[in-house]
Amino acid sequence: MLNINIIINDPKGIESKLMKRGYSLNPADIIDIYNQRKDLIKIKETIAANKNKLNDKFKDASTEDEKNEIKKQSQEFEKKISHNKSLLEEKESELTKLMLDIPNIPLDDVPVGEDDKDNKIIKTWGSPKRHNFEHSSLFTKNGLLNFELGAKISKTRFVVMKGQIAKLHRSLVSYMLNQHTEVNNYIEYNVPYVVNSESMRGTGQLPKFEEDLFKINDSDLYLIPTAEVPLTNLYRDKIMIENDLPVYMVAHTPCFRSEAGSYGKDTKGIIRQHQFEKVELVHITCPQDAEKSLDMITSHAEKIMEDLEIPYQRVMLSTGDLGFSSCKTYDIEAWFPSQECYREISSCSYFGDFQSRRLNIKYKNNVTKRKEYVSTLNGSGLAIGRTMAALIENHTDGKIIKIPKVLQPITGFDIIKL
RNA sequence: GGAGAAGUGGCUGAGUGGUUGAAAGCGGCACCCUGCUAAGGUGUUAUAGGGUUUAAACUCUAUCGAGGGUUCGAAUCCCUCCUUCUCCA
Repeated sequence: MLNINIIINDPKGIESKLMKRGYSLNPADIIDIYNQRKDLIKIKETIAANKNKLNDKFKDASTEDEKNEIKKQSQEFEKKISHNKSLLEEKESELTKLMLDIPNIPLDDVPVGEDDKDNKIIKTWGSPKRHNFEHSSLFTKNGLLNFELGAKISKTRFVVMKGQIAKLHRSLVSYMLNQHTEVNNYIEYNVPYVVNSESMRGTGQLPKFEEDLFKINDSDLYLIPTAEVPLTNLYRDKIMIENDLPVYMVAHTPCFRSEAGSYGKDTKGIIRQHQFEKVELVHITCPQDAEKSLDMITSHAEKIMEDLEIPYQRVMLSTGDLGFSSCKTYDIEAWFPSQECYREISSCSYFGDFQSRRLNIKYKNNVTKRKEYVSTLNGSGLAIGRTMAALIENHTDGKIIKIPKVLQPITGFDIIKL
């Protein structure tokens, strides 16, 4: 959620910044409701103050008549207060609704554009190969990756992995977790895969993107679309001291996405599944360290790609491609030889105080002595299924898949025969 | 599933109807003291939202798990819910 004061202080500026990402803000509406709300507050509080003053007189009242008079007046005040209170609540929920709908403001260095075609390539690594060995079709004979079974027991966009592929998948998880905890100093968490709506609101999935989530019937619970949700929400309603920061967390979880609106997209392979696994990195930092932190997260993710010897590029998302809560995002895209293109495998985002306002996470600033909102960031380090698909395609000759050196101690094998 | 107990500021923890927005301690911060460190001394230290102001100071309102209720007045009494703990099955 944005700080409403920045809209009030610079309505035109914010309007044009949000326009860059295709969101048309109507500052006049917001300011109007904000002022109506203020007027109601003034009225309500004046009456409340009068009532409080009246109550103080009760002790000094000596006669029954006086006391009764005070009782009568106080009840009158109370009626007016509760009337104004309900008017105020209405205005406030109206305002909150508008505010929750507004996406984060892109940083100035984010390239302006309409969609992913306008993303800016920051760096590339490795030498891309080309061939026609699409990862899923390599397994039609041996069935180690089985989409029919996934559809049979569940539905399309679910997959069953077996044998060496299941183990390769698990080894990737282990490798990534070990790397992040042992080399990059993250604290490992194991968290619930089902969270309540308050958590979803905190990180920005709700109220706007409910159709992307799997909701559990007759409950306030949802399947997590990413470990970002439970991890970041661990700190909801916390006030920290500056010395507690930064916080680096990592967790491996399955992720569930309804993929509403992506019909027909990426129907082949494990690129877009309703359920996939991911190792997620979350940072909570002081605002002044946050941009540095974004580079750190991104390079932690890139290092995994390099260890796995998968060619990749880093792009900065354009304003049109930026996620709702993010003010700056780097995507890491793996090279897919069969598609002859780079595909997203990690998304590393900086949220400023957008999430921490919703989540109410603050820290006590050592210099200003005030409690200020922390910055939150997260990045995939990495998406397991896509990484495995990229690994398979980049390390196969159509007959075998070579397992990268760093994984061999965990897999216990160095090739998979097809 | 049944029976109890509890949820208070960054933390621990007093507080059962009227200057209690809240004692005390810890922690934090500022200053003093000491050659340095440790120890000590003094002061300060909740959040949100209004008013006012260049700003600070000041002032008002709300907040003691959440939401309702009783009352002139609620952290304190009642109800519902949530959470935690203990005991029983």
